[in-house]
Amino acid sequence: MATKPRHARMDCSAGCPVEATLSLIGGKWKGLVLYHLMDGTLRFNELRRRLPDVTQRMLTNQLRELEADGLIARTVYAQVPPRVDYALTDRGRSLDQVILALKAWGERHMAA
Amino acid sequence: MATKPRHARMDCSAGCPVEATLSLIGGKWKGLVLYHLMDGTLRFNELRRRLPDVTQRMLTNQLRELEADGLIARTVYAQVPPRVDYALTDRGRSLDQVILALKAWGERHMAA
DNA sequence: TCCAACAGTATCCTTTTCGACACTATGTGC
DNA sequence: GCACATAGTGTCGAAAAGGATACTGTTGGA
Repeated sequence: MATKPRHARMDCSAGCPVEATLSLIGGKWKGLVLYHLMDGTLRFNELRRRLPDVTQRMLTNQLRELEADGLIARTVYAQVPPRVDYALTDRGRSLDQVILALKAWGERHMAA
Repeated sequence: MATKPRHARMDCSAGCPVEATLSLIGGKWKGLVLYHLMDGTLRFNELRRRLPDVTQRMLTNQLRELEADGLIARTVYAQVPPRVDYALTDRGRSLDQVILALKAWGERHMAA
C-alpha cells in the first residue's frame, strides 16, 4: 500500500472525473512513463535509461501504481538475469490522446 | 511562495512537457477549480459552495497558485462586503480542451 | 445592538511524497 | 571464485502538501 488513491470515487461533484483522471496520471513521473511506453514495450532498465533522474525505487513505485490502476502490464520472464517487460494495456493506450493533449499544451504554452 | 514548481523547465527530456503541464494542474483541487471556472466568472464563495470539501485555506492556496501561473485572473472590487471575482485568463481558457479530455476519459474509464 | 455575509489570515499539526543510500538473488563469462 | 548485469527491496529522513480550527474587519439589516 505505497499510495492510497487521492480520489477513489466519481460521485463527489461535477467535474470530479477530472480529478479522478488526474489522480491516476498525477504521480510525479507517471506522465513520463506513460509517454515513453507509447513507443512500445520497454524493460525496466530501458525505462531507467530514458528517465535518468528517476531513482530506482521511485520508478518501481510508479510502475507498480500504474499496474495497480490497470494502465500498464508487467510481464516477468523466468530467466537469469531477470527480465521484466512493461507495456501499455488497452486502458493505458486509451490515455494516449490525453497524454498528447498535455504534451501539446506544454509545448505551446511553456515557452517562458 | 506556497509552492515551488515541481517542474520548472522544459529541457529535461523527451515527454517533459507532459510533466510541466501536469505540474500546473496537478494540485489537489486545481482541475476542479478550472473546470468550474469554465462556466464563467465566479466569486470566492460561489466557488466554495461548488466545492464543499475544500477548506477555505486550500481554496485560497490553489487560487493563488493558479493566478501565479497565469491561468486565472483575480479582480478585487473595493466594496464592503468585499467582492473578488475569479475568471480564466486566455492562457487558462486554452486549457479547456485538456480539461475536457481528462473529464471525458474519466467518465468513460472509471466506471468501476 | 447584535448578527450575518464576504474574503480571506494565522497557526499548528498530520500525512504524503520524494530522494539517498545500502542491500538482495542468481546464473554467466572471465 | 570474482565481478557483472538485471530487477528489484528496505530503511531512514527531509520536505512538501494538505487539513483543522480559530481569528480578522467592515457594514447593512433585523
